[in-house]
Amino acid sequence: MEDKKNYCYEYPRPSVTTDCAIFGFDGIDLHILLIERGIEPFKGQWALPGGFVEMDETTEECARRELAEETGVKDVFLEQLFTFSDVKRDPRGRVITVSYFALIKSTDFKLIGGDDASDALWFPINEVPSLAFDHDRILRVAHDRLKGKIKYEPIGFELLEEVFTIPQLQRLYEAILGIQVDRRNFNRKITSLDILEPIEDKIEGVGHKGARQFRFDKERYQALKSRGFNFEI
Amino acid sequence: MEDKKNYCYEYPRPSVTTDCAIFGFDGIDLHILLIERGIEPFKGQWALPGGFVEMDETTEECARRELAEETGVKDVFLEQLFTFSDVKRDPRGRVITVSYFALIKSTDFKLIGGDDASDALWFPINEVPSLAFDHDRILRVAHDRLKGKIKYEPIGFELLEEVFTIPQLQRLYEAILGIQVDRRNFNRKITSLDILEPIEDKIEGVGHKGARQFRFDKERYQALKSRGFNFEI
DNA sequence: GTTTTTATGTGTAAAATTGACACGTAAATA
DNA sequence: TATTTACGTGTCAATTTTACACATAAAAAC
Repeated sequence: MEDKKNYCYEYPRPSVTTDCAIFGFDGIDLHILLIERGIEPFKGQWALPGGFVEMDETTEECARRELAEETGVKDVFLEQLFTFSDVKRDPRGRVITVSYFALIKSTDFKLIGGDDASDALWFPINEVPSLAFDHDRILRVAHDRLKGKIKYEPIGFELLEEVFTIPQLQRLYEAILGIQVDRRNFNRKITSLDILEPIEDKIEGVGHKGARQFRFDKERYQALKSRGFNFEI
Repeated sequence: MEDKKNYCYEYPRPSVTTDCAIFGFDGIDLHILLIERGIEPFKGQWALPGGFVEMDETTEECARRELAEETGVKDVFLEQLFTFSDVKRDPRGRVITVSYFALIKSTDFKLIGGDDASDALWFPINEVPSLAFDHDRILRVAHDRLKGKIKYEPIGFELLEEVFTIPQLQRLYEAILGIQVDRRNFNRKITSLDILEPIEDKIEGVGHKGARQFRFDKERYQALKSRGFNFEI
């Protein structure tokens, strides 16, 4: 870069936006948060939430800002996904988008979307309509990344509540990966990671033996991670 | 995005560049290609090659163009790395960079850098000087990605010649990962992937038994990959 | 109050994979 | 012809994974 002769503020340049694939989990299905577009282009179609990057913020700050504006939620798991730069991806002009994917805790899941005031709505990942711009593609990349990532990094907790059970966690894995896993082997694997802190209470009133409850031990995870520990599942 | 009221061509916006971490292998050490800056800022310091994204090209096309301009090489392995957007990463103004990492075949390695006409030079990965801008950070991310990626995707071939031996491949893995691996176990693992096509000829004139030669069977790899085959090493 | 239903937690044996080696082989040189 | 060097194949113990059986607890049915 940088050696360009005609570098100046008048140099024609692309706009930069961020778009965010926001995942949520209702205990059964993996969901994605979509926004119904109120203006052209793609008016009336669903799209990933996003917006223009301001001059005084990083793309991550932009994504967090848009996410907070759209959902009211802060402190979520957020990770950069991919930068899409097709010349014609936006009919209005040259727009490069830095995409992110976010994981929303189950506690917040219920608070977002649904009310008539908001144009945001959760969609089960297998029932997503055709999206505006190239957002179909972005969502596919995001889902693939989530599927890949959950196999070697313990990020599933970010989609559950603070306290959860191992069967709940297993259902989440199955929803994300779209496959069935053996209950007993899953149990052994997940506990062998040694990052689950047991809670005294049990689940009650469910018509059968209640599952034990756990909390994700973030500090222990960080400690093990820095020692090069492997979290494959 | 898109719902911004003040969207127009006069809207103040960041510049977008691409920077490229170009890896090469001389048979012994992993190298990175650096450019000596001829102008301010950071004049005289070394930097990753890169340049501004034009209005009619994607960031990947931009990276390939810069790469061809800088090295003369086309058709290289190129993959998007990460987008860096710190507000102050470039002292001249707001510049967002989409970084890539490239793998150069050993055949081309020898042709690049070195001659006095070029300001490009190969540096062993362990002897890299302090770089301009935030390129130290970009390079670290690129190297980490390469280390991670080579463990579950057969991309090492992209750094060797068309025809290579398993011991050569092993030395590459050791150079990238910075560790020693057992010759016999490596042999077993790499051949079990079933993506090496044996060549009749052997290496000669080396003062000992010559190693068998192979070619990377790209079609077989694609076929196995689409069947969900795993290429962990 | 005993039995049934349902989902949870623990255990175990066979199969597959990995890690740490020994040995035999081929090409050039002494 | 013997020696040196590095390559290729084989083996066995240890570990991990896979596929299950069984015991347990809580609520509901009888």
